[in-house]
Amino acid sequence: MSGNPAPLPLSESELLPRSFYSRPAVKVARDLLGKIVVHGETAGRIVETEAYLGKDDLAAHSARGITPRTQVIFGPPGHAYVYFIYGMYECLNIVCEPENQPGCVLIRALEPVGGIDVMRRRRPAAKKTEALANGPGKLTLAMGITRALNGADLLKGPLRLYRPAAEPGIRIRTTPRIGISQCADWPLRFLIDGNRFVSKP
DNA sequence: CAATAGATCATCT
DNA sequence: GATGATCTATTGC
Repeated sequence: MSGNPAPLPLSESELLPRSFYSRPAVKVARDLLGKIVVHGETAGRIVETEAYLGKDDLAAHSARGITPRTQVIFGPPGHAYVYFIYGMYECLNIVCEPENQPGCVLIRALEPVGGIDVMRRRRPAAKKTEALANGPGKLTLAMGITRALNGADLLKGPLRLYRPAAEPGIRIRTTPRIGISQCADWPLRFLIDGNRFVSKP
């Protein structure tokens, strides 16, 4: 019974409640900035997110309805959607919106705050701490997040999200999303302005 | 610095 | 059979 040691001063922190996730994806994406992701020995502060919406958002995996892959996006909020991309990488999303309504948030970059030595071992290509988790594929490698966590409940499972005890004031910048061709100009990417750990400034 | 090729496979047409 | 919510190494200015 020692599966998930909390590496942080998380004692004062709160686990994000289901109601946090049961809201529009755009709001959740903005509000996730500054929150803490914990998995195993590693922890990271979310510094960059992207919102993926319901049926009008053709860039979203859920745009063409429920498939084996996309069913968790239509499920209850507060679960992980982890998918495999480019034959090589995995990306972590947070399912939001009420059940049966599609919508999720892609976590694009983390500021490492715990288990940094473990992250370095998993990411030998990263020469600087800034590069450990400054991209959707990099952060899943650094934190050991795989498709095995697809559908995991963020309130009960091995992967959890916390509101830190003290949230410093941040300035949020909004830009178009990265790496998509459809709806490419929609302003649905959010990042902490001036943070060194975002994927692209 | 910027641009680009190559890796590599689940998913959906 | 083509595509993709990416990353790294390499090449070229």
